[in-house]
Amino acid sequence: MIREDPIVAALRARKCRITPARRAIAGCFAARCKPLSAQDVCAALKRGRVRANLTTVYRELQFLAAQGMLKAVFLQDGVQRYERASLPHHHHLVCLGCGTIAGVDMEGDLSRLERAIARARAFLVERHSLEFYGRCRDCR
Amino acid sequence: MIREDPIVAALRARKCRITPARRAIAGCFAARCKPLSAQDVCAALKRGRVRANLTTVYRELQFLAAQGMLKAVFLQDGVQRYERASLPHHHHLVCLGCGTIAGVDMEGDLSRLERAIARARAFLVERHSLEFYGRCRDCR
DNA sequence: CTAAATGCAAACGGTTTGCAGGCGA
DNA sequence: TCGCCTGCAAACCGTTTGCATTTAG
Repeated sequence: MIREDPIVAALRARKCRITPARRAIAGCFAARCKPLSAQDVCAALKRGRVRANLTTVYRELQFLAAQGMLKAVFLQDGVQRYERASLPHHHHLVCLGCGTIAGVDMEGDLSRLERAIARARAFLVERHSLEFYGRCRDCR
Repeated sequence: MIREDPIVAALRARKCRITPARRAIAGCFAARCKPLSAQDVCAALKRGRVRANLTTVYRELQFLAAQGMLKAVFLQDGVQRYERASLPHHHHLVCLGCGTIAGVDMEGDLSRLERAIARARAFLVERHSLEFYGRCRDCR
C-alpha cells in the first residue's frame, strides 16, 4: 500500500479531521522542500485539479502551523511562506536574479551567536531569522 | 550656531531640495537609533507639531533610502522600517514582550558565514538579514 | 520659472473575518 | 447529529499611484 503523507498521519494521530482540502494542502509540503506562499499552494492545487479557495488555503496554513506541522518563513518581500516543520533546521539563500530559494545549514554557528547574546545582553533568544540575498550560480 | 542634521547636510551637498517635511523626517532619524516605520515617523512628526501626510512620509522614506541616507529594516511583522544608513553595521534583537528593538554587532561572524557560503554553494551574497526574537531583560 | 514635492482620494495586494451552508467522524 | 470546515463577499492594513496644486531654488 501507498505510504500516507507524514503530515496527514500526524494529524490523524492528533484526531484532527482529514478533509480533501487539508490532505491536498498538506501534500504540497510533503512533495517539495522550498517555502510556499498561500498563492503558491493555490496554484499547485489548481494544477492538480483540486478545487481551491484562497481563504481556505490561508486558514489551513495557519491551522497546520498551529498544529506544528508547518513553520512560517519570512523573506523581504512581505509575503508569508511556510515549509514543513520537520525539515532539519536551516536558513535560506534567496537569489535576487531568479527567485530560487535554497536551504543552508548553519546551526552550529547560530547557536554560538545566541549564547553570546544571552551572555552579553541578558536577552533570551527564542528564535532567529537569517537569510542571505544574492546571486546563485546561474544568475551571476 | 546649531549643528545641522547630518542627513540634511548630506542632501544639501547632493543638491537635493530641502523642504520642511524632508527636514523633519530626516530629523526623526538623527535623533533615535531604533528603526522607524512610516507610521512611527508620522506619529513623531505630529508630536513635534509638524503637519504630516502619510503619503509624503512614504515617499520621503523611499527617497531618503534611494539617496543612501536610510536603510530598510525587515522584521517579521511585514512592516517596512528604516534606520540611518550611517549606523555601523549591526543586527537586531526584537523583544517579543515589549517590542523593543536593540542592535548587536556580529559582523565578524557573518562575513565568515558569507565566505563559507560563497565557497560551498557558488552563491554570491549581496546582503543578509539576521534578527533574533526573544525576551529582553525586563520581559523575562 | 520649472522641476520637484505635496495632499487627497482611490487603487492595490496580501491577508483576515463574518456569516451561511456543507460535510467528516 | 454536532462541530469543524468551506466558500463568498467584504473588511483590513500597509503601501503605492494618479492627479491637480504648491513650493524650493
